[in-house]
Amino acid sequence: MSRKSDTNLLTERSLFLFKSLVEHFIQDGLPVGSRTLARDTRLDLSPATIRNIMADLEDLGLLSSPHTSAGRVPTIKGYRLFVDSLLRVNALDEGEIKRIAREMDPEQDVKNLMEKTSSALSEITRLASVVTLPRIEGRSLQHVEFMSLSENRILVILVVNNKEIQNRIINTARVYSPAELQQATNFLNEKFAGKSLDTIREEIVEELERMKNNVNRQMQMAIEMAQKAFAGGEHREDYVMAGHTNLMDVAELSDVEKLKKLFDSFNQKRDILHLLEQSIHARGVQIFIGEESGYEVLDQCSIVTSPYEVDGKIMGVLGVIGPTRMEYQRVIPIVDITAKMLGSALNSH
Amino acid sequence: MSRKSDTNLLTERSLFLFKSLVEHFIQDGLPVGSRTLARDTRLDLSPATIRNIMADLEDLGLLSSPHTSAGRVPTIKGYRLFVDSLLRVNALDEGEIKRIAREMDPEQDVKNLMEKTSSALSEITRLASVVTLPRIEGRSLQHVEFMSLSENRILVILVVNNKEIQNRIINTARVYSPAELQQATNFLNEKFAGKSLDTIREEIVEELERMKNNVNRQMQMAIEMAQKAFAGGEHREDYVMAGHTNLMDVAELSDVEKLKKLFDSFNQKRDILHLLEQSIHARGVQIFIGEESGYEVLDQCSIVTSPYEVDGKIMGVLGVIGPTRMEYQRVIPIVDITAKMLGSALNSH
DNA sequence: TTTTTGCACTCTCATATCGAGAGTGCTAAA
DNA sequence: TTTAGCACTCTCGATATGAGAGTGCAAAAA
Repeated sequence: MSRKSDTNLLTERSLFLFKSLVEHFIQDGLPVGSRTLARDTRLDLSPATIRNIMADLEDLGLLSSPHTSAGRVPTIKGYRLFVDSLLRVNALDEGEIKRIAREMDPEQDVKNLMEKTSSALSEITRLASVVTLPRIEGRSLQHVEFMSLSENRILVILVVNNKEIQNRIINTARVYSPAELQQATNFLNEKFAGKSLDTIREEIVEELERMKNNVNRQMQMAIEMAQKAFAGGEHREDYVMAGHTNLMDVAELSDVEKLKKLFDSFNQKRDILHLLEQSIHARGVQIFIGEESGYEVLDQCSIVTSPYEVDGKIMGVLGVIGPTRMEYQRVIPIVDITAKMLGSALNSH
Repeated sequence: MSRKSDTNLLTERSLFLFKSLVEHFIQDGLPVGSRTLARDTRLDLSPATIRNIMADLEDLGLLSSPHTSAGRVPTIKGYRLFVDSLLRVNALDEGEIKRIAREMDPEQDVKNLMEKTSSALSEITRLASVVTLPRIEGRSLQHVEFMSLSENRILVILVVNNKEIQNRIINTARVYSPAELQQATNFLNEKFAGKSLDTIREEIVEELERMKNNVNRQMQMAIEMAQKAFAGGEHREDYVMAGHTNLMDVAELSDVEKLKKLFDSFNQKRDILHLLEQSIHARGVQIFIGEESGYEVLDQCSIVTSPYEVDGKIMGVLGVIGPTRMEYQRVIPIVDITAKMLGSALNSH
């Protein structure tokens, strides 16, 4: 190692070789040997030389061999180097962009938009995809409406940011007349329309306080209803997924046990959600490779995420989940553009 | 065969033996041999005798052996006989009923109710479950409301049967004032509330016809909007599923290829939907065993379904999907009761 | 006539053996 | 510094082998 290493290990040549090896491995998933590399590389070197270089790369922790007499595969650290410094991202296929754009009809309702986006993303990448629903916090109320369903059940309709419609049903202690509901509707719209839900909740608390001395029955009633209508619950953090089954094709996960664990964690959502949260504050594409994610089930997987934003505010995250040996150069730009397009689809109107 | 068969094949004893064999096989999935059966049966017979009987049952097409020297397994025909005539259904576990009841809070919105039901069903049976959304046809409109979202986009809120809320967004050629919307809302509620959606659509067509000569602008406008609001689209037939991953534990499906095909067909929904439709007109629990379903992917699977109804009208179907060797005696009553409970949950209010 | 015993036969499954092939690391030569 | 040569290691597929389970059939027993 010593002297030799210092002059040799990080040469352009060895990096080039490393890159070729990773690309090879990504393509067909088989450990790559010196012969293969010697043959398919414009460098005119004998397998023996390449073996030397590969040994050096292994010392650096970038490669490892599954067993003595197999070729080499990239380690997590190797992938990291690859995606951070070596990767040249593909130009995007026009057709694919069009394809995504087509699904993103901004006329549809938000949940639907997310589902369409997710399934487009998974079909194009041929991997599993995930899209978190946009955070409702910080979004502004456009309109609220009460509608009587039966004796003491009232339907509340919240229109948020022009696009998203939420229905909630609240139970009331007494029966309200249509006129009363109408009054409450008018009052609350006048008072709260245009404000963010956060603000509204705060103001409701203040009003409740002030109310103690107030005698206006109408207002009192309206605020009480508002309290129920806007109460906690909220769109709890959630996401939609698509294309699970794409993962069943990848050889690394061909073990049913492993797959089941993975799918189960998708259903439970907790771990995945936590992971996505980490990337919500990063700007641009972020990549978790294998164990880096910190979740055992994702051992053999990489996750490529990007937050999507509206008016410069991050509203959520989307991404794809696939084997560590996914085609990063293809997937990364797709995730990137999809996030941007989703942001602007949410933005229009 | 001849004479011997006639007197021997369908004796009580052979049926008892057959039943024991099926139960054994359902329990541990291994072909059942004569020794095992001789040991575990109160009949005091030697393995040889049992072999004779099994040979007869095989001639009848009720059993088959995977290979010369394995025990016997039930054929499709065998399962059919078993579930139709031999099965003694388990008494229901109180806890399980309570469990289902707990999930079925009739306060929640319909989609939610279906999802809860489905996941309860899959967790209790430890199989995959499916619940179709209730058909909207034949249900009656309680209330309709228009709300302006932006220049020429209007949110339509339909409350159907007190429980289900539908949001739709329609695009209009020109801008409508809030007053106009209010008028339309009032007009349509007066005219249509309480009628079934089918009827409403019919009446809209009639009105459009009559309209040609009519000069009342208000009405004309309202009807035009109604046309868009109630147009086709509809809740297209759809279902929710839960517990896919339970199927990954069953040995018969341990092949990833097969599983993928199965899951894909769940996602495409077409085949499954078609299958469920067949059972929507049956009353009570229905069972499709293996190939009987007519779909190749369901080769190794059985489906136990039951329609659920409100006021004697069938609204949808629910069921579970599992291996042919599922515990029918446990699953059947669960599916049955769940369907009934779902019906009454939909009914309340 | 029905049941059982005895036995030869078949098939699977787990295990061991073997050789080919791929790939390595090291040493010595170019 | 690179290459050639070579011994070595490990996997993988093919083949053999034997134990175990279970069968079917014929003849004896009930």
